[in-house]
Amino acid sequence: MEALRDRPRTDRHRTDRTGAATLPSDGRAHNLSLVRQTLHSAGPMSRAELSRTLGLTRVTVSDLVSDLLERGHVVELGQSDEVRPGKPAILVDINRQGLQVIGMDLAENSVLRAAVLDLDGNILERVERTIASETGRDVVNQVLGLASEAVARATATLLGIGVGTPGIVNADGVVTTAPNFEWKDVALRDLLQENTGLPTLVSNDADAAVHADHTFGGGSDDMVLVKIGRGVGSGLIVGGRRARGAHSAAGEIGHVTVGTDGGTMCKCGKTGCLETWMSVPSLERALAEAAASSEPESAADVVLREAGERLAIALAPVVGALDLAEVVLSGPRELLEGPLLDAVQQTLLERLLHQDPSPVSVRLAADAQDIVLRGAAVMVLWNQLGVA
Amino acid sequence: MEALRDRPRTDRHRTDRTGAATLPSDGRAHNLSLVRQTLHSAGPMSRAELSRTLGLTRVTVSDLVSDLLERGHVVELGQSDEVRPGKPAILVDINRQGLQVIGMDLAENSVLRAAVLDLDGNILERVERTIASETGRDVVNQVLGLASEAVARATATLLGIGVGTPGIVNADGVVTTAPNFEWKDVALRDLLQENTGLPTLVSNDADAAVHADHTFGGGSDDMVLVKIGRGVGSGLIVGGRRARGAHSAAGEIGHVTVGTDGGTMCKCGKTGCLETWMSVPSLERALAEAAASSEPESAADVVLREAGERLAIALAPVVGALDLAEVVLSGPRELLEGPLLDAVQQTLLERLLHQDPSPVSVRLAADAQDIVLRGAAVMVLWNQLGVA
DNA sequence: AGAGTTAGTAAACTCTACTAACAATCAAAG
DNA sequence: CTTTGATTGTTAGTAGAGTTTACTAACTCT
Repeated sequence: MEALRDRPRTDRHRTDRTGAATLPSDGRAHNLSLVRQTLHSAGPMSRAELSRTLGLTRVTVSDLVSDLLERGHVVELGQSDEVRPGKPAILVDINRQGLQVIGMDLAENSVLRAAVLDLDGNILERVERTIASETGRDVVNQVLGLASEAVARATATLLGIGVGTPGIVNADGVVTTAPNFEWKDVALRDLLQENTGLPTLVSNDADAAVHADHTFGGGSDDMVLVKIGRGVGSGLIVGGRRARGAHSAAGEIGHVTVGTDGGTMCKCGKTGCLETWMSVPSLERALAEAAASSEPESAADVVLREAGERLAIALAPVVGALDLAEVVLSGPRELLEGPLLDAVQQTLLERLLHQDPSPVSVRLAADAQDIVLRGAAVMVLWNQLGVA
Repeated sequence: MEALRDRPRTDRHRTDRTGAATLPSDGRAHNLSLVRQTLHSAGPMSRAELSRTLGLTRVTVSDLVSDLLERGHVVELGQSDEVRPGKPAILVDINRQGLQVIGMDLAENSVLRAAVLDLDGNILERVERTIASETGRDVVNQVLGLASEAVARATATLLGIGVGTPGIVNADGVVTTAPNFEWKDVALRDLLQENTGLPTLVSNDADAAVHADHTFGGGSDDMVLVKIGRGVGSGLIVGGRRARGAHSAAGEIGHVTVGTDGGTMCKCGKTGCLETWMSVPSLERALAEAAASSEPESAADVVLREAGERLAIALAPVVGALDLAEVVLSGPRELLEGPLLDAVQQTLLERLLHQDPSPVSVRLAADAQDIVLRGAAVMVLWNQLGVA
């Protein structure tokens, strides 16, 4: 009788639904996610404990768990060795050994990266492809090949593929524009899905990164992550959900004008864009100039502090308007740590209504190299398991 | 048998729930809301039409509608006079005649306002109280009295009370700080609820306003409304939901520093706050000075343009980061319309990555006088009927 | 008048979660 | 060492929600 439960729903005339009416099975799916989520974040526990945590009866939880056992999402770990009266509990946990995820990071300079990750976001295997000056369809082919390679490296059931890519990505996983690759309306999600047969999710790289930090890092439900690389991008979590934007372009802050006192010319045609102050190439150029000056050390310090100030000037209205609790920077640690980070923090406080304790904390992202890979994995976990 | 359905749920041991498990009845409640919502926005239709719109079967919709008929939320309007084959349809509509809402606006200068509104946001009755220099508990008592007066004016079943107040309001309807009234942690929602016996919702005035504009105005799911009055506040809709912020202080942009070139001293102690440029008192002061100059007309123009520019400088990073589709200004039309609005629009485009067509539209809110009253009503409709 | 179409309802079935009751298994008290 | 109490997990039966199937009612068109 349990076996009947997995059969696909009768899709009927239910194709042209506009409103999202709730069926009993939707509630069931939600409760299954809650079980997975609880186990994923709180670790192994008994059915009875799950029942108390979720507010569902033991009977219902038992049924949910047996369903998840069949699907391979959770496993029994044997009796708890806790000593107390009563029948000993059987611990169940999310199937940490038997499930894996592919994460991909297409936003690095001249290299496409992929990895096999476990459910806790640990990287188990890495695969890479260097790309020289390929663009367009050539890059797509490299991505598809790399994905297949990564899939072959998995040692357990794969839940799906997550991708963080430069450019603007719509809700259907279509990369509408990615100047670096000269992509225009590339249906990356569908291509990967057809190629690998696995559920796939595609987001902007900074959006993936903020998912990673939101899940494994601080975990505030109102935060921004600014990713500093070739350009400057960001991902925002507002009220616990990622902001997508009206045109799927939320987080695109690289070409917002900062301040009211000019600045250098940007390749986009405007002056004073955030990217002209903050991108890695811009910073390195400015630091090289500073190194040639009479007082190289203090000159470098000024460069970094000014960059931090500029970022804070752009962020202050965002932090204020959204009442964000955290500002996280992700990028080359040697550039961001120290004067730049300090300047961001200080300038941000100066420009916001002063309060004690400070309503916003500023820090670096842990593990910046792999943050996109892990964020991409989080996207899959969230989508497939409702976990994170 | 239908009568049994309304009995309260068996609350059981379900008090210490942490996770929000879904019960079948939650799904039912959601579907009931969908019916109300569809009727509210699309107008009268038959059960069969509802069925097609929602993707539920006619049988289920019939059951939902009969439930709503019993509760008085919808009414039958008689046969549709459409001519076509088949049994004539019986139109049902949300009970526009038999349901009303109280809206309150505490953010006006020296006057507390309340109104009885219908489900379409039309104002049916108004009540006001002028306040001189009352603060603290005195104002609370005035509010409670005013609410009772408004309740007495209602001519149909009241769904609840919505309030837009200055200050910061947390999710429990507690006004944590409201300097104008010298309020600190005033549990306004609970006080009103106890006093009137009606479900009550309290939000910041700008947040209420953005609800009104989101529902009755443009309706973009990614927008900001800036309310210019004694101070400057804002409300944001991100992905269709109102941004609350980590400390319930989202939208508080009055004291964000704007630009990098100083500005006048603000009462908060900083220089260059948005309020020093944009609030009604600041603008009127600057316009008075302009009037005394040699070329009064062009001087006034400069004042207004500069204010608009400053607002756009502060908004540009927010619009860019959130990819907002609409910026709406609400306040005295004679100040905002013309040069100020034009300057906001122009400066915003200059400071964002140029695109065609422009991704963001800038406009004035319709009906600025009553926008908080209507927004407060929307909050109740949303909360009680799931409508808007 | 007959055929075809559409609206609304009734009965029976499925799925979900609930209550009630029970067997298994342990610790602690007597 | 037995009894008592506590706790876990399962079985059996029930109520709610939505579905399928089948029906009646009421209209247009030929």
